[in-house]
Amino acid sequence: MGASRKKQVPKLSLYELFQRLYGYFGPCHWWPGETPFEVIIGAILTQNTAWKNVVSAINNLKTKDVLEPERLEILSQEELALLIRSSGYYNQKAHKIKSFLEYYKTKYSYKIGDMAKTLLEELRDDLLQIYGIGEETADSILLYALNKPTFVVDAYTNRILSRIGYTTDTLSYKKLKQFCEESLPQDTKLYNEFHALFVLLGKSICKSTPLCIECPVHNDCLFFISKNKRK
DNA sequence: GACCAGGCACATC
DNA sequence: GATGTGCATGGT
Repeated sequence: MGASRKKQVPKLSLYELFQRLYGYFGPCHWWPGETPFEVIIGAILTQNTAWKNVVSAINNLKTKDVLEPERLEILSQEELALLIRSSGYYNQKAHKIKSFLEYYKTKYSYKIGDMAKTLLEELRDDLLQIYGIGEETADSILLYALNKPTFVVDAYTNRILSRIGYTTDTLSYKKLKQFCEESLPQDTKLYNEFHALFVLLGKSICKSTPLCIECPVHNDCLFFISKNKRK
């Protein structure tokens, strides 16, 4: 009795948390994609799917030499679905990619530079109107394909921040995004690295264990007792 | 065989 | 605005 762990309260501001994580892990070099268009396709394919399965689907598209809007346009939705089968939900995702292509062609004639010139808020509203593009996918496209300063929230962000004690796990996407953006300077590079770090953390140490046991956030955590870079 | 992974649309309350 | 369900593969 009496030895129960106190509820952890974050000792660091969110920005300090970022600095710690970044200092420890270093840059993540996200998004793993060679072109903005590849990033967009990857953002759709990775919905509720392990990234490894997405890589397989993207490699398939590359092997068939169709990872360009003009090439994908020629494929039927059924043909496309077969090529991205390994990413799961392939019928839905083929539909989603086709829907994005229609928008991309109609509004921007497949010109990424023109799309990138559009203001963040207008572009975000547009993307959310497209079938299959929800808030996280829209923000991923905006941040990682178009370098717009919008914070990407996902299941890892929610899990990690609530476990550390910054938020509760019942926050909606909108609220969680708002919390992050209000706590941080509006900076594309920072948003880019922070989201990548959340995913890295989520995959590595807090999948099933309470994050407070070994997270790098609290000064007394073994994991982060030294401020040395990871070897 | 169960469970999970870098969600989303749609129906319903 | 919140909650439940279908979508589907591949790794653990």
